[in-house]
Amino acid sequence: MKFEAVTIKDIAKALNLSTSTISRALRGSYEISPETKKLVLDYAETVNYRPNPIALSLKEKRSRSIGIVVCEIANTFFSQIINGIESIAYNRGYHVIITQSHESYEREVIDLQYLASRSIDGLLVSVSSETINNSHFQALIDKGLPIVFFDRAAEGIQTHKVIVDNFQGAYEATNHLIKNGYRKIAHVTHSAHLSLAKERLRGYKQALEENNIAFNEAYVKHCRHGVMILAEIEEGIKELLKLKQKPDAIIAISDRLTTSTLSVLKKAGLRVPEDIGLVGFSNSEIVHLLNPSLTAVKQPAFEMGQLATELLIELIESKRPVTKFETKMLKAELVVRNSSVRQH
Amino acid sequence: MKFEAVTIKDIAKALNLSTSTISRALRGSYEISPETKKLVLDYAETVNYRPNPIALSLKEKRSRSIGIVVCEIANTFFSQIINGIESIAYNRGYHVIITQSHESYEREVIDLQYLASRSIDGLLVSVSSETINNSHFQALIDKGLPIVFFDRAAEGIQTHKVIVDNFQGAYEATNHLIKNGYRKIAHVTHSAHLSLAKERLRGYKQALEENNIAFNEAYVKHCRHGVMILAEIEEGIKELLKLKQKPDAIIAISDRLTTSTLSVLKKAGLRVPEDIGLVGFSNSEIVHLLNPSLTAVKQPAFEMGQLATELLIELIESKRPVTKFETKMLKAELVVRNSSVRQH
DNA sequence: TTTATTTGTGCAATCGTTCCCGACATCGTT
DNA sequence: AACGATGTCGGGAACGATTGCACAAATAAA
Repeated sequence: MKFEAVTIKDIAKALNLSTSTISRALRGSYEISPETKKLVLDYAETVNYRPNPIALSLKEKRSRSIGIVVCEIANTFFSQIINGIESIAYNRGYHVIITQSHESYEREVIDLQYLASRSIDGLLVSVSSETINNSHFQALIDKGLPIVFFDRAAEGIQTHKVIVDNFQGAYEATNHLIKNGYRKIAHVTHSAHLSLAKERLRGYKQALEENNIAFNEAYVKHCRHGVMILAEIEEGIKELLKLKQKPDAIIAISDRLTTSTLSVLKKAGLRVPEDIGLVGFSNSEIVHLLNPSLTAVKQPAFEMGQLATELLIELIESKRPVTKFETKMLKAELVVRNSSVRQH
Repeated sequence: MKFEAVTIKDIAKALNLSTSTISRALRGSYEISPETKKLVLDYAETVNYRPNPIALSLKEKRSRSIGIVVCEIANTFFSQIINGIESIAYNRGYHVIITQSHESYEREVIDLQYLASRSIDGLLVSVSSETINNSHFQALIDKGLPIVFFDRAAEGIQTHKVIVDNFQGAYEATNHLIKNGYRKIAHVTHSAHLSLAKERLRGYKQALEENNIAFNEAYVKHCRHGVMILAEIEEGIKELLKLKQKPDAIIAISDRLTTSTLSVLKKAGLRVPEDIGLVGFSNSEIVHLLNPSLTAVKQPAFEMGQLATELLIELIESKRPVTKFETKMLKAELVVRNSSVRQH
């Protein structure tokens, strides 16, 4: 089965005109007589003519679409970002092609290659947690494809980036735990080479230091396979709980790590926040309904998507090559609920 | 900035061959000598040649991409479905373009038009809750564009549909509440013309009837603007609670309705399940962490996406027009937790 | 009336790829 | 030696749309 659409040729044949005339009439060119114009426009209307975007893309070397590479869609945080992206892209006449890396470097490279070959006009990327080498991004940029990173930015690549103030978020979260009497605070995080993870670790350390609490390497758990494997998280938490100096609180660095941690703690029979405090990062809209309700850093996901898209479209539509890039840093908000506050 | 890719012409020029020869060599045609073939292949490799999918689409009148129309991405249920869609599409060499209707009929029509004009090969649709008229779908099908509906199917349209056994899900949920001693069970649902809503209402009624409980129209609350407006849900629940015969349990019909309902109940100071029982439909992965943990019908979202995509690709790739369509019905699973079980 | 200008329209190239032909060389067969 | 068969390759049209240029007709100016 083929889907046959009306083309400019069909109209030309039907009206006994040339395709050029039709094309010009449709775009309202001044050099077409009003009568002809009306004739064409009316006919196009009745047959419900739509220009073929594929043909246009081929000719104009732009597809008015932008590609997204994200680790997974089925995650509140990222789907909110995508929502933000879509809201801007839609208004500016762009469409959006989403691909998922599933936290795999290999898949990320494939996605990138596909999108690049598809003559998308630009790329919005949040790098996979497995990615160490960034040359695949650089290669694309060198070829002139605009890329904007969001949330997880690739280090050492010169382009626009929109990130959350990761340092601040982790700093505030840790500080909050300390203020609430917790001292032995563990840090459950991603793989160490994610700049996001580095920053959050830095915020955590800074808060400890300012409160004269010694940093303890054993309290940091990296979940290398990033969030995709529940068992890994479970293992990490269990190791923490087996420590002689058992932590009295945990700060978890992402959506999935947070809920998984809570899940494991409850399964282990620990009461939160009495036995152990918990602060997470989460954009879920139901964390206030959890038991206990979750103290969490909420990131401006929607806004981040919007901002990244605006920057990207700016890059795409700029006449001359852009050489000055900026890194926008959005503030995250710590929402205090029950999981981190011991009742006295 | 333009992104310049290597074309078949560039190769032809560099190797002093014609484009036809290059094209054939690349596709491994038998009429090209092994030496030439190797020459071309090697060169293509070094310059990292990728065929331009846009040009291919134009020529072959297919784009190897499928369009999705869904009410929103930022919803666990739908993002799980999309995940399922993507997993199949990816393996079959298709790519996916996602659009959101935001539960708006108007936006749905626009999305459809855009996707159709983009020479996508087929469409995967879950209709918006606002949609009453289905002629826009029929028009596309009549033109030969394959459509498969998932979750929310348009009534009266002859095509493949993949849905959940909505009757069964609601029936079991209601039955479960009755078995646990609840009698005055309210039903919080979508707009009435969604076939999904009709079926779930039917399941609810059936369970009541089999248990000799009279159906009470006042217990059914339609949230017409579908889920997008929290205030509407809040209003509905409040009306229920003002009734003389106040319901002692609620069954909520979708993800967002369920969590919103729980939220409103808690805000109203009602204890769940002691004061009022609650069963919902939800695919969130953290409902077991809620307070109370939520009894919910979990739908096979991922599988639904997979199945719908397989059916669609089958339609797309079938040589002759398909006239026999099927409606696959997947079983949903009621997971009993605390929100519906009174402690004695 | 002749020339210049304007107005309306068509031709053909272009984008990257495929594929139907046709061209030609090298065989083997009669 | 003449022919067809086969193997290799190139020319060019086609997909749908845009656009510079050419050109005809109509009008205005000389």
